Amino acid sequence: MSNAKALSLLERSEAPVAAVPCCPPLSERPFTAEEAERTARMFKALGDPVRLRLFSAVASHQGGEACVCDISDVGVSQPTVSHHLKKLKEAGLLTSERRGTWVYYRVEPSVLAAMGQLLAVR
Amino acid sequence: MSNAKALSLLERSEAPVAAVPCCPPLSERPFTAEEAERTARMFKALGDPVRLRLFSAVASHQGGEACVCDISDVGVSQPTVSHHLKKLKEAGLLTSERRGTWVYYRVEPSVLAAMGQLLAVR
DNA sequence: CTTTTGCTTCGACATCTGTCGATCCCTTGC
DNA sequence: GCAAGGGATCGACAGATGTCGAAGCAAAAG
Repeated sequence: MSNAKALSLLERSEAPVAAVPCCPPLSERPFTAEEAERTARMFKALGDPVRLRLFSAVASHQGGEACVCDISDVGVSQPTVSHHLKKLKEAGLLTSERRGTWVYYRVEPSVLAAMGQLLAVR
Repeated sequence: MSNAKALSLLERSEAPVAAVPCCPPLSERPFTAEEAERTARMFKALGDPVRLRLFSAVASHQGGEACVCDISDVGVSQPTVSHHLKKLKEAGLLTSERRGTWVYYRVEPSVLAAMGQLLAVR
């Protein structure tokens, strides 16, 4: 099998996607209750304006990661920022790592791809 | 200007997207408050398991549309189904039309495409 | 060791949200 | 006109969610 063929299979989810055990495109067939439960968690995490701004700030930050102090300017208190970042982590959209004084958040790329797949046209 | 160049411009949202006045990819630059407000509404609509099942049922139904009676089997009462379909309509994800006794819902295709754009990789 | 700084956790609270039964509206069939 | 059935709306309510200030914790700086 050529590399191109293998890649194609992966992109079409005809082979299991390793890191993200999720779901077929929304328009392929009706979701089961379990699929909906898992998938809704991710959409829900992005369903808040503040979280969306935080996520976008991390995703667009140079190097693909951002310190909390770099993205805290979203109009809510610092505890609230921390609360939302935690929610994004729990949803599997972000990961965090402490380096010295600062905590850095970065986007989980495979999850972003999986969500894109969900919205793919039939 | 070549067609390819024109298409490229459109895809990058350097020209206004006609039907869906939304936002650049999440990872292009930090969202403004207004962009986040608008976009979060759509994600929020898909952030509930029941709504996700209803949306998936409509999206995957043959002909691209479904009568309420076709998709009501999601484990909640009929008023609740109606409530969720209304939410999906308000978010711009579905449209509805009465034909005789039945009401048919269908997916707004341009919105689905717009959400896909949001999740596109940088 | 003490202070400072960046961030998380805790507790409280007002608001939003999902759910249901009851009721209402609209269309069709008699 | 009247009954029946699909679907929307209403009113109520428990539980989830977003927000804040206060307090806690960890790493660096003095």
